[in-house]
Amino acid sequence: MERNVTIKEVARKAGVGIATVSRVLNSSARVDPKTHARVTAVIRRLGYRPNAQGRRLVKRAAEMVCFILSNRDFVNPFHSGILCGAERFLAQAGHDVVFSSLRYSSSTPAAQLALPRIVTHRGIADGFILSGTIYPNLLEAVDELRAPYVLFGNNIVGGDPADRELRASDAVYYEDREASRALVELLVRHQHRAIWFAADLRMPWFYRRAASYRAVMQESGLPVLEYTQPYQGDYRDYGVRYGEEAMEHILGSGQPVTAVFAGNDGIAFGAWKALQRRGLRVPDDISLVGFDDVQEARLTEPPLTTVHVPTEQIGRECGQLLLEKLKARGRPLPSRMVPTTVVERGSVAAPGQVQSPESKAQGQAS
Amino acid sequence: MERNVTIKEVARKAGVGIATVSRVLNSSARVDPKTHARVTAVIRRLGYRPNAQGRRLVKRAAEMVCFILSNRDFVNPFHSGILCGAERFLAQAGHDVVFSSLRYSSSTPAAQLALPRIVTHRGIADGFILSGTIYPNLLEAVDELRAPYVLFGNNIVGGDPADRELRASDAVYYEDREASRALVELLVRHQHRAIWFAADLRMPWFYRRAASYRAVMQESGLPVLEYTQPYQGDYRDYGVRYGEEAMEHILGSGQPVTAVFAGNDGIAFGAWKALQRRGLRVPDDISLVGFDDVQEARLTEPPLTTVHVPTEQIGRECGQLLLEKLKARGRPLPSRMVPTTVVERGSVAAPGQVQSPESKAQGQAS
DNA sequence: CTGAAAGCGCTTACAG
DNA sequence: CTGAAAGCGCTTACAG
Repeated sequence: MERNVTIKEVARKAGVGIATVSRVLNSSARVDPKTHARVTAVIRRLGYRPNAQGRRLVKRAAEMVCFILSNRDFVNPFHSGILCGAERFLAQAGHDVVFSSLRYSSSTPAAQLALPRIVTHRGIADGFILSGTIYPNLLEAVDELRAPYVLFGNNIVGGDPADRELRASDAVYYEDREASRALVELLVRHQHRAIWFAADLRMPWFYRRAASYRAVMQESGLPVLEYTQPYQGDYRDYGVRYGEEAMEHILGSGQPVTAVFAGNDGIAFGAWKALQRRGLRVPDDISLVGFDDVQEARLTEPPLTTVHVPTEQIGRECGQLLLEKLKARGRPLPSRMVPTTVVERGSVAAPGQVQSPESKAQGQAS
Repeated sequence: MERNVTIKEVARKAGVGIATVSRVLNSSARVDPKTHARVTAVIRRLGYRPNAQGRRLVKRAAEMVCFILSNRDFVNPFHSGILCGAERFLAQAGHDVVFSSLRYSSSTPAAQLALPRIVTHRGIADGFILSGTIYPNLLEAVDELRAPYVLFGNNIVGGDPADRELRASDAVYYEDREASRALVELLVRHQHRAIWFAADLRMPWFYRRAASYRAVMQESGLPVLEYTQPYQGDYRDYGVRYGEEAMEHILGSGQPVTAVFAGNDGIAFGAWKALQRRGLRVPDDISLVGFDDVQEARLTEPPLTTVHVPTEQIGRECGQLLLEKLKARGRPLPSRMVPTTVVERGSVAAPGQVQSPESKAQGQAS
């Protein structure tokens, strides 16, 4: 087994030319039904599998695109969601999609970055979607390639986050700032005055959320209260550890606190754990909001008020933009912004207000 | 931009033959340093990206393998773990790895299955790992291909699970039966006599767990108590809904119950939710064990006693087996079994025994 | 150390 | 409807 049956051999055994076999394979032209049957039979009998290399070489296209997740595990539910969305869209548009992961250090000079062949070489994939954590060196290396690609933009990291402008072209973003404003305004509307923000501001997505938080606090004449220590932990816990540290710090700071805006749901869960350890309840003692709306956000008791980020839709937009990019022959395409929505659940109440016992009876195992 | 710079053009501009450019590209033979520098400069200046098609055609190998996840989302943490393990191993062994998802119906005849080009065609990937839910029709279609592949075997579905033997070749399994025995024996050791099992037995992995459960119960002279309704829900909730239904049924059955062996952790979490809704506590009122050791199993209060399945290691073994398979030129290779371990946490106690208040103070948000 | 040439397995005008 | 031939972009003996 595993012999290399080629189109030539099929042609010989079927008593036809290789062109005819090719036509049968691609149903590209009318072939006499009898000939067709004969060729098909030989293909089956020989277990012939066409070599895509040959076709691709002639076609000058791989008819395949790649989704690249950099410095993140596939287990990350956020990026997995984007990935699924892109895959569905592109598959349904008739493209083979393939995923690849990429690990790199932000300090390696762009020229030294060891990128996988699927992006450095022509012909394996026609274009790619870049997702995950994207540092400037990666961006530079990828631009050097002059290959068609689009970006999931929210996770571009590096440089001063305050200066970071959204890329005007070839990127898909989800809306960050307005949703964060709405979240803080929700807290203010519930009479909270001692509202903390907790997240590592070196991450631009957290920075943008913090900026909205500060703006609302200042407009409302409230004090800015932040825990913004650099995050050392493993991203795999999605910030849970960070949230614990943050809450410990806040409770031990001697400053007032009635509500916490956690930079993402993981941080919120961590903060929640710290509260529980102290015997404090959400939202009775402290209100808590997160960001992302991961699956677990519905499972806590009470469920978490947070911002829903439609990851699948982000993926679809990435796929769509890439397809356009492939046709655009290198012309830059305008970036896109996917809207997000605040979803109010049970983790916010006015300070001092107590929840009805009924809603407490809900399940919360994991 | 995006012009197709070829090796020929580089050669011409550098005033050398294409063979020399190829040598520079692959550092395959000694090249005069001066020539080397000249060629490198031209490559950079032209932004030349080698076309992998050409190389692959000559090499008769893609130097790339594919991990295929069938009928599962990448968001599934279990399969993501396997995937990460395979990726790490293969990448470190110098192979490009790429992932592909595959959706199919178990009722489509094998011959009609629309498999992606990456498996049907030669030359895109040299071999693949098949994971996810695998029905007989897929297996048949894939065997037809006579392409080098290995299988993650635990999720092969279809036919009578009671008759299903583990594949003797080209598959990686994790240990199921002994771990399940140990789990039930643990419950028995804690003096439980009314021990239920809950899972859909059409899934062979659940069937194997149930078989071990029955064996231990019979050996111990205890009654077999099972909830085994077919599962209609979405696999994305990993069985949580099923667990709720199961627990409702059990509690409403009028039969005794002091412990439940849930087919997996998701089912355990669902059962737990149902218990909480009734105001019942784990393990004070009912002991609960799961299977898989998903991340959330550590986060419940108390954390869940379950069986740890080392998904990353399973992935590594799959990668390793595939590499051997590639060398084996079609010869079948013996299957492998990855060991699992029962991890005792806090969700089991003797019937009626109450937990210390201290362990209750642990966090459980999320 | 280097180049001309053959050949990898296809597709596609072109001619019949 | 069909076949012989050119050519896609590489690598690799072979000869120098």
